[in-house]
Amino acid sequence: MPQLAMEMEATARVLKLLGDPTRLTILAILNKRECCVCELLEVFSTSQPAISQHLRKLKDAGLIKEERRGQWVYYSLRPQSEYYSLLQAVLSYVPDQGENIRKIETANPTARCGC
Amino acid sequence: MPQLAMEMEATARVLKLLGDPTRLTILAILNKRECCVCELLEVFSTSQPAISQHLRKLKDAGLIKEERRGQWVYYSLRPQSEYYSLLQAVLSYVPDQGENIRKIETANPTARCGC
DNA sequence: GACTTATATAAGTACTTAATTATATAATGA
DNA sequence: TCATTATATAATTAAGTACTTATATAAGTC
Repeated sequence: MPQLAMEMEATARVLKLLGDPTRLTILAILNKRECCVCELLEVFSTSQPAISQHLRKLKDAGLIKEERRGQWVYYSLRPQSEYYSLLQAVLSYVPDQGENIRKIETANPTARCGC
Repeated sequence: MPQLAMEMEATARVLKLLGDPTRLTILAILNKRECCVCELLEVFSTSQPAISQHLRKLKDAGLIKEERRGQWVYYSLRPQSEYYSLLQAVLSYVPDQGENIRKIETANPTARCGC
């Protein structure tokens, strides 16, 4: 298989990952701020395992990275990715995430109690 | 459902269409020149119905248009598409199609005989 | 009109995907 | 250590997808 065909397939693979509304929204949010899983959960009406599975796919593709901090695992974009600039280009066409960010910060799920 | 969520889903739907190597390559080729089905067929190692089905999906999404000329149906990008600029942005990250264009023009499938 | 070429559609199928529920692992704190 | 919270993984399942083969439609040619 010629090199170009391989690159085409790899590019298509990344675009297919972006072609899911949940993943695309996750990426758009992470482009504004890192988030842990329980923060992302505030945004979607789906289960925690579903979010974890989406995050795993994005991580396996090298688009995001994770960092554990105590009981939380924070996810953020990986600017080192070969596809970071493609990702940024695509995200510039995606609706603003202000509303979802606000939802996260209002719920503030990492600050249970603190009385 | 909020408007933004709908836009996000529509955008993801387009990206999912781009997330297939055959369709992505078709779009990259059509970005260089219009083609009929039998020309595209020269590029891929798949059946004619498979190509027609990909073209139909792209047409249903408004990304391409068709125009019959005699026995051939020519497909081309549809610059009026709401997603044309997203498409162009993505295509700028896709491998050059010079090789495939050359393959089409060498095979020249619309010029059977002509002796 | 019969034959050929180009393309589309239909039906069937193998594979993939994204969800769910159940459970495992990991960290925290009483 | 036990209970709780956060997250990941496993197993299952329903739905979606991209192909195949067979056939239909449409145009061109003799």
